[in-house]
Amino acid sequence: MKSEVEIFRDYIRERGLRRTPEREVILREVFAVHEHFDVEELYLRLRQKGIKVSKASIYRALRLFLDCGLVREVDYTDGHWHYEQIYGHGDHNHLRCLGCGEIIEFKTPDLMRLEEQLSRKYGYNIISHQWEVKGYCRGCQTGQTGRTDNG
Amino acid sequence: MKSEVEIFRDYIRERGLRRTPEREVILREVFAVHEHFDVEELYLRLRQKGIKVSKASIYRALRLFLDCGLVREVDYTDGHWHYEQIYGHGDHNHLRCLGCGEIIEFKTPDLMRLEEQLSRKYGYNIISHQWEVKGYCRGCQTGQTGRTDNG
DNA sequence: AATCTTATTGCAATTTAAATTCAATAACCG
DNA sequence: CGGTTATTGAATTTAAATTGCAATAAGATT
Repeated sequence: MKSEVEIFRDYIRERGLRRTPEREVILREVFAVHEHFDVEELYLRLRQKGIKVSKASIYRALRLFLDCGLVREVDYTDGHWHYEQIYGHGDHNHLRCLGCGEIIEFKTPDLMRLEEQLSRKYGYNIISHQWEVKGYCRGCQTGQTGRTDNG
Repeated sequence: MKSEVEIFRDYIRERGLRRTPEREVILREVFAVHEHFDVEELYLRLRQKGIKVSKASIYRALRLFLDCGLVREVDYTDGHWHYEQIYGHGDHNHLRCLGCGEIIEFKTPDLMRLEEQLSRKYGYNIISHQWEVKGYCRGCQTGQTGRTDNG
């Protein structure tokens, strides 16, 4: 299996773009840990390692990573986007605690079956999905009552 | 069944907030059509009716509508939030065409069962969910290949 | 290796959504 | 009706993300 860097280099080449140390160092940092991140965090992580790249380059690189499918936008919270690297990790969704912010990744093969039904019913060629479930973890269930009808 | 205005008035009262014509006129406009909307659209719809409320009031009112569960954030696209009113409509999710932007609402009772499993497995009290499926509608399937692993 | 073309970088400036400040207003209370 | 204080609207501020531009450097050509 190709590494994320190889995937990216292929993408760069076939697009006629240029392979730069900035892009690759950002990509490596994105894949250094499998955690959700935002631009600020990524920028600081790089700085702490003594690597100097501008935020503009991070924003620009992220667009490429999104485009070639190495990264996806997870959610827009706290006024900015959060991302995660998704290459080499199986398809998964997120369970998020509204109290402490904990994020649990879970896998649901059943979802694929529902998607196939959707695809057939509406004639859609399905490219991606994102199922986000919010609630309160055991520790944060203080006086919370049952789920609402709404989603 | 209570109307959305009644729901909102109850919420206002129990929070010790004040019932203002601005808030109610915004709420009525939100519920005037069951379409997704953004702040700009809502603002213009009100203006076109000769109703003058500031955007600041719209932003502030929306936070209240979100808080009392009459409205939810649908997605953050084109650099800003899109909302929908959800009171009185059954639980549903969205199928979005990446080509033309069409949005199909679909219902999946099966999802509830999966959520109950999640709830049990992780000890979560689940409050809300959002399942967004993206793809290409029949009309926009031009050279699109099958689904990716990601997303 | 030297040169050329042009994509990329970093900084600063810009853009835009959303939040906030504050004086004037008006909702709700007794 | 009069007092308290939440709310409004306009202007200002904040912050994320994008963009303009001069300097740089990647990759192709020789």
